[in-house]
Amino acid sequence: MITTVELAFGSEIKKARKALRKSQEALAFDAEIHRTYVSLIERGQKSPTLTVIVRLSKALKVKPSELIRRVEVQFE
Amino acid sequence: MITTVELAFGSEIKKARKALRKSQEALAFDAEIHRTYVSLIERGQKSPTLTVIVRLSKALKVKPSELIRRVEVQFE
DNA sequence: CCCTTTTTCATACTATAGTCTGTAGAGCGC
DNA sequence: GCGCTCTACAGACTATAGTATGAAAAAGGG
Repeated sequence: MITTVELAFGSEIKKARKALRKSQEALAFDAEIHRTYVSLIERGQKSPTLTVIVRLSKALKVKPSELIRRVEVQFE
Repeated sequence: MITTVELAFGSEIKKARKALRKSQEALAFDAEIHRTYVSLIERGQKSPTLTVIVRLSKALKVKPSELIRRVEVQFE
C-alpha cells in the first residue's frame, strides 16, 4: 500500500512512461525537466509543482486530471 | 513566472472557496497553509506543489482530479 | 456614510523544488 | 568476459515555493 501522495504520483508517472516505452531521459526531454528530476519524482522523493505536473502530462499524453484520478484510486 | 495554468487554477480555487462562503483565512487554516499564500495562489502568482493542491482540495471538499478537470475546461 | 471584515501588497525570511555533473550499479545482448 | 543503455544516487548549486508580519486598500453590511 502506498502511503503518500508523492509515491502514488510517482508510480503512475512510471506506469504511463513504461506504457509509452520511453526512458526517463526521453520523458525529461519532452517535458522539459531535468533527467535526474524524473527519477526523483518517480520514486516519490519530490512534490512537483502544478506546472511540472502539466508538462509531464503532456509528454505522457494523459490529461492532468486523468493522471491525478489514477493517483486517487490508489487510496480507495 | 506566471503562466496561464496558474491563473486558471487560482480562479477555480476562488470559485470553490466562494461556494463554501469561506474567507481566504478560513481556507488557509483548514488547508494548513499560510493566509497570504492563498491570496497569491488565487491570483495565479504561484505554482503550488502536489501536496498543497491535495490539501486545498480536501479543505474545499472537491477531489483533486475534479479541481484539475475544472482547470482544463478553461482551455477548451 | 462609518465600521468591520476581507483581501492585497511589501518585505524579508526559510524550506524545498528543480538543475547540473558525474559516478556507480543493474540489466541485457553479443 | 565486453560494451551499451538505463536508472539510482551523491553533492553542490540556483530558483522558487511557502511562511511570517504588518499595513494599506478594498469590499460589504449596518
